Amino acid sequence: MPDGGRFNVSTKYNPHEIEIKWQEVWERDGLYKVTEDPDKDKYYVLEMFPYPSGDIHMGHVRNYTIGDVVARQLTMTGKSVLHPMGWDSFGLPAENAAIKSNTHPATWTYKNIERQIANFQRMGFSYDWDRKLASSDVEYYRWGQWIFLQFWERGLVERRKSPVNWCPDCKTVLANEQVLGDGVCWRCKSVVEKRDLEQWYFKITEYAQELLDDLDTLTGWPERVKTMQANWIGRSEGAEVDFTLCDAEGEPSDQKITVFTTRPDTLFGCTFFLLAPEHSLVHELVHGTEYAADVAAVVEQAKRETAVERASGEAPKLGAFTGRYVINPVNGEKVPVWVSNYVLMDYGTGAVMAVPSGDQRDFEFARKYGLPVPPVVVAKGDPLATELAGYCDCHMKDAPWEEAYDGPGIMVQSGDFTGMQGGKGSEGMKAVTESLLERGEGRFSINFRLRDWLISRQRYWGNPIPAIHCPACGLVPVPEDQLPVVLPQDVDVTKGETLADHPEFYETTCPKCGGAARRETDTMDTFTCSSWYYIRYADARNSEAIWDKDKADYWMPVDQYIGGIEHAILHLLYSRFFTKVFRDMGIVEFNEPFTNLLTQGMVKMDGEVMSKSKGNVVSPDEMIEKYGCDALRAYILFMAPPDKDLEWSYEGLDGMYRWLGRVWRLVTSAAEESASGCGVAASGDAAAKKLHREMHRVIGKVTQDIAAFQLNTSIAAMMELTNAAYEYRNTVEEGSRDLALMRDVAETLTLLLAPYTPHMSEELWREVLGKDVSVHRASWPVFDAGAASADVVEMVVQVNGKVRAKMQIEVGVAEEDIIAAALTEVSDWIENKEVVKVLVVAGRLVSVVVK
RNA sequence: GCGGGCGUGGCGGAAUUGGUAGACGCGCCGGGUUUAGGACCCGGUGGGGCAACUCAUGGAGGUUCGAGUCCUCUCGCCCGCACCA
Repeated sequence: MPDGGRFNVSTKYNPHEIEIKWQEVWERDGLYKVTEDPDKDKYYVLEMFPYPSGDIHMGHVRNYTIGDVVARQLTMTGKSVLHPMGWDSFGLPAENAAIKSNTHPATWTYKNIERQIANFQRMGFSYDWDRKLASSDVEYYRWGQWIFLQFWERGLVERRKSPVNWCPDCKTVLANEQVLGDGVCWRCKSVVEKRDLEQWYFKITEYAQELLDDLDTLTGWPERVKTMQANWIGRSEGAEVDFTLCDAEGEPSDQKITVFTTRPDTLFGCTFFLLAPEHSLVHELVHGTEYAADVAAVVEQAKRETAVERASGEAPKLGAFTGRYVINPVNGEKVPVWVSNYVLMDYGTGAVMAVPSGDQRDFEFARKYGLPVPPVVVAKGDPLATELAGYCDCHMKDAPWEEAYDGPGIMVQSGDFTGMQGGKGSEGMKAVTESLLERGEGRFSINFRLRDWLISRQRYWGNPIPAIHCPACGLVPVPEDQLPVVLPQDVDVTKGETLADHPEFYETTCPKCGGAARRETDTMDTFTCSSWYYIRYADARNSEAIWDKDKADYWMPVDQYIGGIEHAILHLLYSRFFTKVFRDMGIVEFNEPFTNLLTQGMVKMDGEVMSKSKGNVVSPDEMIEKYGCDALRAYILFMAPPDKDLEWSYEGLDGMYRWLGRVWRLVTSAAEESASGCGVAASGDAAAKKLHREMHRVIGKVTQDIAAFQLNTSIAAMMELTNAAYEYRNTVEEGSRDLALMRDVAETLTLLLAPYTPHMSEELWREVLGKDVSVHRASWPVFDAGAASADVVEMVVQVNGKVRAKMQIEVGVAEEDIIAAALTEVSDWIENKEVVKVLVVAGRLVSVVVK
């Protein structure tokens, strides 16, 4: 007898056999194919598509299992569910791997994709494979080129020279978003350098305001992600102020330098003026003067500072006077122009009006170089507020302060504005800006930290930019009818070749004038490929258009998106930008691509993310071999809530397998007993009622938990139902068991488990319970609140907050009777004491307060 | 420095609006079944105490009949951002 115990089990739970069997059947039956069904509500579940880096790891298992459970459960509730899968298959690792293994990136990539498809199929994920896509397929990337041309037509593409991030290791430029906080490359973690290069940009800044504003509409997104995006966009309100260059005598020139400030109300406190070392005017201002050497030293020093030092704010503030001055437009004062390393070229205009009394950085600089610090905005309680009251001119040149004051306060020594309220967003700020506006020397302005998206990459394995450089016509887009620009296969990356080493690729003729011209040899950032794939799934095989609008309208937006927090800014911001442009192009009807976002936690080992380099990778294969994918799926969900990081441990997987075995035996024996009819239906007794109630409670709990992504507790609830069913069997004698109820419980458990353990459920449903149609086409059990509610509840009695007794109370008993019963229960505790108050919390407790 | 999150048994983790702290699982202990082991079934399992009880959610206060949950302070860990004018 293979199985002992009290059950007559004819077959043992044999996951491997049944999993493979059903995977083949589902594949043959096309179980997961979906089409637009106008009679059903649609639901689009999407997990971020993977990079084809080889075999799947536990992070993939977790991510895709979460999505699979949601997709399957929603299908059972009658929705038309889109659940596709594809690959983000362009990118640098393929080139690196190709160099290492002396193959071609395409060979490596497509071999890995095949491997991952097999992995995913073995995990039993319910993807509609007919919609499979890979971003390196020409059928896909041609539409990426089409998008580029559309963006160009709309003025959203620009090629320009500016200081850019260069990764020396990846040998390519990077977008700002791809440089991490400490100034390193997001992919290889090497320190990024600045280079002055001509590159292609997508003008995402045109949508900065909307990308910020619409964060408020994303009620289904984690606050954390929205905050990160808002910080990244970094909107500040303020003013542009024009300063006129003048000579040492204060004689104005016709040259102006504009600054951006959030505090125009402090203009009267501006005692010096700063240019970034990279500012284009620096050289011109000092060339041939006695100041040139000192300024050049600062410029050189700034260049030597690494991105890390400069970003950390730890580099000491250095400055040099240029010998030149500007005129402060509010009071005509002559202000010295300095160059300093703490002014950033890529924020605002690269020039700053320095107000040392109101800005800590300026304050430190002024103290270091002996520049005056006149107070202009003084806090209410500060003694200077009374001391300087009424002084419109500069009476005090140097505030006796240890640090700058940047809070709200009263304006002093500020001409006509003296006495007004100063501070961020204050009346003084508005008044000063309005007065500048009248004189044409300033204007209200909003500045964003967000920069345009640098999309060109000097690498081979990417989507070619469809542009042509013509000596006569300049930059010319590749005409739409000449798409796709096919990425040639005969480039040898093992020799370090790129498209720029491939004359057969770049030698071409100008589409405009027909003359000899050079094709662009940069490829696009892979994030351009991932910014629209989720819409392409709606119509993945379309060769006539990027997608059919009716199909996109039906499926989009994505109802539930699932992926890692590492894309909080990168992919998620870029995709929102693409979506808004598509909407303006009229090819989609929605504003935001992802209605609900779940950022699933990482799977770690010894406190660290699993990675090949750390050698702490756990492979799903051997666990599938031993326990089957159903046990693995259920286990990884049971270990922790989906959004929390998870420390991998094998302890417990055994227990999960054991539970599935318990369910297996329970369902099997219930099916056999109800079929053979042995035993008398004795419905209505207390034990049966209790089990029936528990079944309905669990239906409710599991349904609710899935909707809230509390998949760990939903599994716990199903375990409770299993335990309740076993308890019923163990306490009620054979012969008086309610076999119809047992069968009902067995079917319910099988249905509830179907999203989690699709193969075991299918085997039980069809082979054991004898159903004709797949469990995955069955209806999700309906929660009946009435059936779940008990007729007797346990209530506790507290005396002064401490539990002193428990009692069984029938539902519907009047409150005064409950109180009377409670007082009897705790009579020992309230003897000789005065009962001050009695509170009843319905169905839960009675609280007695005594003195 | 700023912003956000988290601290609950030996472990992973549960706890509607404040309402029986520790669900569920692992591990451990005991019992049954078994030639034995495994598997399976049943029971126990936060600390202290023979017990009635009592102490327990990082720490200290507070609000409340009642606090893991709310408030104040504090310690520790993690994650973002960081010279943004």
